[in-house]
Amino acid sequence: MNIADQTFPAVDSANEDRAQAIRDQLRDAIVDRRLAPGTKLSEGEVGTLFDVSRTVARAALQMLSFEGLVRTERNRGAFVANPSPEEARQVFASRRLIEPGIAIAAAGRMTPAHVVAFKAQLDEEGRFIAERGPSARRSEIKASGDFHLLLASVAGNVILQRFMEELVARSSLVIALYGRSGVSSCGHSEHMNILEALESGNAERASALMLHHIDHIEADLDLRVRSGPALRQALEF
Amino acid sequence: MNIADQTFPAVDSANEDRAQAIRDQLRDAIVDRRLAPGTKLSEGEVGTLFDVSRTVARAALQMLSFEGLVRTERNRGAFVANPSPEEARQVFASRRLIEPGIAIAAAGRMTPAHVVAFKAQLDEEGRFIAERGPSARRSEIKASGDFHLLLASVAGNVILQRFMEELVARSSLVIALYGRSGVSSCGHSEHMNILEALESGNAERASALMLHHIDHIEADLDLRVRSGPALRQALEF
DNA sequence: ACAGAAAAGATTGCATACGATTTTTGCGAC
DNA sequence: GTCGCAAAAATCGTATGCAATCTTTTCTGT
Repeated sequence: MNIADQTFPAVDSANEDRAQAIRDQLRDAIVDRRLAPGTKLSEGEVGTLFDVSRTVARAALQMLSFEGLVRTERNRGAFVANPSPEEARQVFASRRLIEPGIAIAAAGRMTPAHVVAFKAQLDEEGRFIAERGPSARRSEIKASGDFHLLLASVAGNVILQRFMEELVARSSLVIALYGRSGVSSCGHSEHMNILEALESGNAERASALMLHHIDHIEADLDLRVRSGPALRQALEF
Repeated sequence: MNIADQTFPAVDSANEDRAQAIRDQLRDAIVDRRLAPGTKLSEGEVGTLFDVSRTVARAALQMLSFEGLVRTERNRGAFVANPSPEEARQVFASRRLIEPGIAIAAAGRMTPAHVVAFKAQLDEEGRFIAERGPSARRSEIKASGDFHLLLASVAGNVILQRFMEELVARSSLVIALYGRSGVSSCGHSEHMNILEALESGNAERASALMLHHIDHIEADLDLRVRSGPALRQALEF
């Protein structure tokens, strides 16, 4: 069975749905924090921005709302999601449940080609950490998430892969809201350790390392309700 | 096809989103097999059937396509999903990964009220099994899935709950396509055993029973490619 | 009679229009 | 100055129209 056949969907995205393209761009913008949580995404604005009608802009926003990255309120519009501490906990609880299993599955399917892909991924991750500036920081955030997505793609379960896409994206939002430090610098070495375990086929070790990794990421969050959630809700804009 | 005509008395959906209501009805119809896999769901037809414009019918179909219950092809339309054996395996692999963990989480959160709800659920399940006729069989299928959804709701993680909704719905499709027997009769006693374990707070046992339960369901499937997948694909409609 | 081409019909993709709802603005009273 | 309320503007929900694409039927030549 082929492994790399799914790495990059060779489907001509030009012919693909335009709404999907807009969704992807918006998602990237949300994930690497060019769009702050709570930002309003009006259909008209999105439409003119991407030069499409409201119909297709609306479709893109609907997709994002399914992924939990956008919250829509009837007759009020769409906003970049503003996950509560409780939601944040649930995101990480879900990851703790799923990702160790994904690591195990991936360990059993690693090929040299995968190792090469991971190495490139980690190289890029390290490069962005070394760089300075907000742009590098954004790329670093994205690269850190991409490690987990790469792992999910290696695991070879499309359904779980999609779940992970959602969880990673939401994690990015959560970290943006409740993150204390850069988190990623320590995450990088953990990623490397996980890859080592995967490379040596040590599924159990990869799984355990992944669990700890997730714990570490969550431990870096400050999930105490800050000055009451009502205030935050009230001030949201 | 008559989906909408078996009217549930309108409910309060006036204030709710109409697209969502249509999605729910279509989903029910797919899950309990009033709509066979591969059936075409044209926007116009759905629209007239539910007495809405194509715009909102389209939105409902888009939602179902996100859940994996409907597959849309550009310029061709929407069809009730026709999961391949590989997809079927992935659905169950995902459930094996997630549901034991959900059982553990639920075991730690069971309240007397939950037990009552479960008992009622299992009663209903048993009642439909005893009855005869296609209508009872459909209700039985739905009730069987509802047990797992109830468990997910007790676990208290909204994200995982939504994942489970998708997985249960897709399982129903898979069973419709590849199921050998009724599966549910044996499933019922396993559900009861799981509830027992949950009631006694034995999380590990509940988790193990759940894993076996999923294995049993999958074991009842015949996932051999029948007369080649190409043929099935070619003839599908 | 059959294969292939052309036309007719059906269906989707997308834009736009209009009523409904929400938000903002303007203005007068306190 | 600020509070309340009504009008105006903005935004959303939905229906409908048109062009593009796909499917089916009809027609024609061999």
